[in-house]
Amino acid sequence: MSKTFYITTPIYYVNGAPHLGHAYTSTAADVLARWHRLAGDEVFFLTGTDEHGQKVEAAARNAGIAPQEFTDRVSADFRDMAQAMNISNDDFIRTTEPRHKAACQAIWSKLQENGFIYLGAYEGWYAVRDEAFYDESETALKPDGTRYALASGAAVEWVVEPSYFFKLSAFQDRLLAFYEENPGFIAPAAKRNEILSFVRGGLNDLSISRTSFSWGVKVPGDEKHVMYVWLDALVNYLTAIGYPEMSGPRAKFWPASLHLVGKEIIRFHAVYWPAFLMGAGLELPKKVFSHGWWTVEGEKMSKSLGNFIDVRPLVQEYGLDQIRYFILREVPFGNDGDFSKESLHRRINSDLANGIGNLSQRTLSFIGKNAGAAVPPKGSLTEADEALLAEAAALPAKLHAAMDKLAFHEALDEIWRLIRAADGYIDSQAPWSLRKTDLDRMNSVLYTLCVVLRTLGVVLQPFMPETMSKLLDYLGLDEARSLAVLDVPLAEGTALPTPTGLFPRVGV
RNA sequence: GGCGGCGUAGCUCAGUGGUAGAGCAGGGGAAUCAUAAUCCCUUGGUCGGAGGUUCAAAUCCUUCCGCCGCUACCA
Repeated sequence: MSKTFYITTPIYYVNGAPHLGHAYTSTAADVLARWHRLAGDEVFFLTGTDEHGQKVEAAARNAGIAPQEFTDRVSADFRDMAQAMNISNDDFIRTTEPRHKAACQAIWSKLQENGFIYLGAYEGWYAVRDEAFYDESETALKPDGTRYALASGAAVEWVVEPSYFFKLSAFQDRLLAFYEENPGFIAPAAKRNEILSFVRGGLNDLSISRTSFSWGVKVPGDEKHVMYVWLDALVNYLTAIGYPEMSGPRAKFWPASLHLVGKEIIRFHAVYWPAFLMGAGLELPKKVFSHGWWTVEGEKMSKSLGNFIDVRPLVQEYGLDQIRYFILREVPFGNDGDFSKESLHRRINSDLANGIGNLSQRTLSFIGKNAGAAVPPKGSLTEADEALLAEAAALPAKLHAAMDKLAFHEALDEIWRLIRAADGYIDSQAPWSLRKTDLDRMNSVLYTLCVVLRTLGVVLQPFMPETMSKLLDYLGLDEARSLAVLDVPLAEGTALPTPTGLFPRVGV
């Protein structure tokens, strides 16, 4: 009986174009999804786009097109990015879909029925020009006594707007108890501390509807209101598994195993979302993990600098798997990191071309030229062979441990230890000398190396699916390529194709 | 202002009481199967500063300096 694993990315807000940050979240989620599939789990991997709200409405107006047409375009661009990154999502949800609106309205009704929604008034400094509320700290007084928004300079006025509220304040104790009982719910630990201190500081009820714009999900029974975008957005995780129908084919995936999010939205996922779910009487997700941000060549990506990186040209220039590898290897997951050409080149050349690429090429081309282009006979193994094979056999367990805590960089580091060990092994065994003195021994060495390469190829598939598929082809493996195949003896005598380099070096 | 995190080799980081580590980068050597890739050896650190606890501190405590995050509030 296989375990289920439900992983999500945030749904991306279609206010702007997809960039490195989105690709990062999606790639990390993809690696986990692929890893769990490899381990035999039943995986449901969800991503999508968040398409409602005032900003989208305004962006569409600026573009001179209807909001739906606007979101169709941008959503398609996100899908294109996912495809370019080889993201293996099982569904792509859009909040403008009927299934999602139905789910939002259903959970709203449930929360209302349970007594957690009431009608009140949202008050604040409102800038008509910006169509936005500002906190008083974000505003200042002009000499003539009028108040304006610091960010935009637009005049603001005190506005009272009717709004529905969610009784978030009622959940403080329940949330704290939940965090206490589930210490792994928020990760990394630093983020957990922040959330704990935020919740301990007291929770205000949350305004969850607006009447100032209409591009959103209508509040059931009061269509002047549309739902606050975050309630709308978070519910997508339920929509996709069929909510409110909890007996469909995907219902078994609830509660979600992991919500992967950027650090800027951890609070929504670690506070508001659990509270909504508690209010609706639903189970809470197992874990929310907040990852860091990328700077580019040392500078923060920002609208003012206009330096958002689109990964698609990078994939064109360097290769897909090279980019996937880099973003997961370069930075401890959870930390911020810097994306620079220099470090990208170093990773590609040192780790990929000189590492796994060279190891496979020197082994496979040697077999092609000197061992009949087939998996050599195993023969009898020496201590050195057994030692290397033992190291390979120990790898999956180490990787499970690292992947369970989302330590991609650690997982890759473990894999590279084996690569270095294998390179050392070749040098010490010197099959090029054995070729002249002891063919049986040479074959055993090459066989051992094939087994190690199979291990490497299999466990690296989640990170670099295209290239590792190529490597496993070179090893003559059939379509059975999950972790389980590592327990099956490698078939001797399988004919092997002529290999080519997996990762070309890049210029410095 | 409150809470929290970080500061260890040129770079990125691991190491939470018992002789300072890894990868990359640098230097030397070996090998020649391989994308001149690989292997071995090696240079390099007063573990941010000061003080304290301890037989013993990168690790615990105090304080100072620097960087960062969350949060509150005020003129």
